[in-house]
Amino acid sequence: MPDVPAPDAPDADPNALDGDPAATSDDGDPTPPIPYRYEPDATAAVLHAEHDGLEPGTETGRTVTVAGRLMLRRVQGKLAFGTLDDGSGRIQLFAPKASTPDFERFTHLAIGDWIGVTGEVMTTRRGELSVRVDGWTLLAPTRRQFPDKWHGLTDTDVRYRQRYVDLWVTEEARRVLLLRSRLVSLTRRWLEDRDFVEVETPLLHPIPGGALAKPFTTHHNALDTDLYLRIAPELYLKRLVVGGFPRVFEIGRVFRNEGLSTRHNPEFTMLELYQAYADYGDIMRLTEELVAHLARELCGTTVLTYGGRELDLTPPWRRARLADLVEEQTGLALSLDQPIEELRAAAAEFEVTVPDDAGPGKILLEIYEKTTEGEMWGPVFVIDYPQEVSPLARPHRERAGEVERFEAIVAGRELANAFSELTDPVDQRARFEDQARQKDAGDEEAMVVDDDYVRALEYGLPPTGGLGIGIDRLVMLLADQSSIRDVLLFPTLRPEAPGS
RNA sequence: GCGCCUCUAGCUCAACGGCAGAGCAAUGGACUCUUAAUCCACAGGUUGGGGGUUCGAAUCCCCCGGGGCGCACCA
Repeated sequence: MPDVPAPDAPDADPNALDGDPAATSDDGDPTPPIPYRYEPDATAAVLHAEHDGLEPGTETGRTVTVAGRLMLRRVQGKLAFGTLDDGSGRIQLFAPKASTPDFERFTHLAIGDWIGVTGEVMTTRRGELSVRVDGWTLLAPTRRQFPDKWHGLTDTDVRYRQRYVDLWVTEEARRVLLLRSRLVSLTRRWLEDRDFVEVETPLLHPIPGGALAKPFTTHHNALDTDLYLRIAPELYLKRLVVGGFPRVFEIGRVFRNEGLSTRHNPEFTMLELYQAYADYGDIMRLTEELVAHLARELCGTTVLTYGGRELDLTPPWRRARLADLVEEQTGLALSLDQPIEELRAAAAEFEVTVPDDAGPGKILLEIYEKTTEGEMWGPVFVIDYPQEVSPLARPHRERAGEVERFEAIVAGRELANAFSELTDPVDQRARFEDQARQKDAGDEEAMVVDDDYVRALEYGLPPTGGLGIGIDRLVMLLADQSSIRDVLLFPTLRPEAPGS
C-alpha cells in the first residue's frame, strides 16, 4: 500500500471533497468526485443507544456524521426519507428539500449506494430517531441492482457465492457471523485467563498426522518436495509441550480432502489445546465449562434451543462408556474380549460394513457410529474407546485394549475429541507402524510413521490431556444453524461456471 | 460417488402442452413526517445450456452445468 498522506490541518473539514472535479455522470451533469477518505463520528447503534426514547419532534442540537449503505428510500415531493445501514444497525435519514444540498440528486440515489451524511440528530413527528441531511457525499455508487428490499435473497447458491450482498440483506447471516467472531474471541480470552498460550504451528506438513483423514497434497518447488495441508495441529502442539509450554492452544484452519455436506466443509476451524499434568477427566471438566461459558455469554443461558428442541448444556455432562451406550441403544452387550466372529455377526445385523482386516475395536466403533452416535441428543461424554482406533491416546489405566479417550456428543454429532495423550515413545512407534501397515493395505486415512514426533516423545512428554473442538460445529449449536455453510463466510463451492 | 428435488425479469414468485405474467427494484411523473410510503405511467426475458417429441414446449423426454436435501465418508 502507498503511504497515506497526512491528514489535513486539524481545523480543516475532514470530509471535504478532494478529487477530480471534472467527472461527469452519463447525462452530462457534473458529478461530485468520490472522496479518498471520510470520517464518520457516529454509528447507528450508538445513536440509538444515546437518544432512544426522545419525544417526537425533538431537535437535539447535536450534529453527527454517519456513513453506510442506503437500504430504503421514501421520497415524498419536497421531503425524502432514507434508511442507512452502517453495519452497526440502521438509522433513518430525514431530508427536507430546504436543508438537503443537491436535493434532486439525493432523491435519485440507488438503493445500495454508499453515502456519508452529516446533520443534526432529531426525531420526526412520528418519533423516529433520524439524522437530518444537512450535507451528504456519495462514497460508492452501486452498479448492480440490490435484491428485493422485503424478500431479500433466498437462493442459497447466490447467498454463499455473493456473501457481500447476503450480509446486507439477510439479517440472520450477519447475526450468525458476528456470533462466530465473538465466540472465537471469548474462547481465546477464557483460555488465556487459564494460562494457556496461543501458538501458530505449520499448515504445510511434510507428514500428515494427528487425525485419521485424507489430506490435500501440494508441492514446494524450491525444496522439490510434496507437502500436505494439515489435517490437525496435534503433533506440533504436543511437541511444544515437550518444548516447555505446559499449556498451549491453537485456533486454526485444518483441511480434509473428503466429501461436502451440511456438516462438512473441506476446510474448517479447529480448537486444539494441550494441558500438561492433566488427564482426560480434567479435559472433560474443562470442555463442559468452556462450552457452558460460551453459551452463557452468547445466548444468555446454558439451556438452548437447537432445531426446535431443548438442549441443556449445563455442567456436569453425562459420562458413559462407549460399549454401555451401544448396549443402551441396541440391547446388545458387546465387548472387545468376545470372539471376533460374534462382533462381525453383530455388525452384519446392523448392516454395518467393516473391512476384512478390521479388529474388534474397529468393528465396535463402526457399530457405535451406525447405531448410537446419531441417536444421542446429549450432551454426553462418550468415554473409553478401543485402542485400535485411537493411535495417539494413552492406554486405559484399568481396561486392557481401551484408551482414555472421550468424544463429546451433542445433538447427535461429535463436538469434541480428547484423550489422555500417549506419552510412551516405544508404544507410539508401534502404533504408528501398525497404522502404516493399514495404510499399505489400502486405508487412505491411516497414519504414517512420524519419526521426529517419536523423537520428541523420547525427550519426554509429561502426562498431558489434549482436546480438539470443531469451532464451526460449536457455532452451529449456539447459533441454531443446521448447515455448516451458514456459519462459514465463504463455504467451499464448485467454481462458478464461466459466463454464468 | 449414488438417489430425489430444483433452476422463469436485478430480486421474490406465478403460469404446468396453447399469446411468458405479478410484486418489489429500475425509468418518467405527482406528493413536506414517511416506515416494505402511496398513486399514475413506462420499460424489462435465448424460461440454466444443448438436443429431441409435438401443429405447438417454461411445461414432456434425453444429455450437460449450478444448487439443495438424503445416503456414503468424515469432524
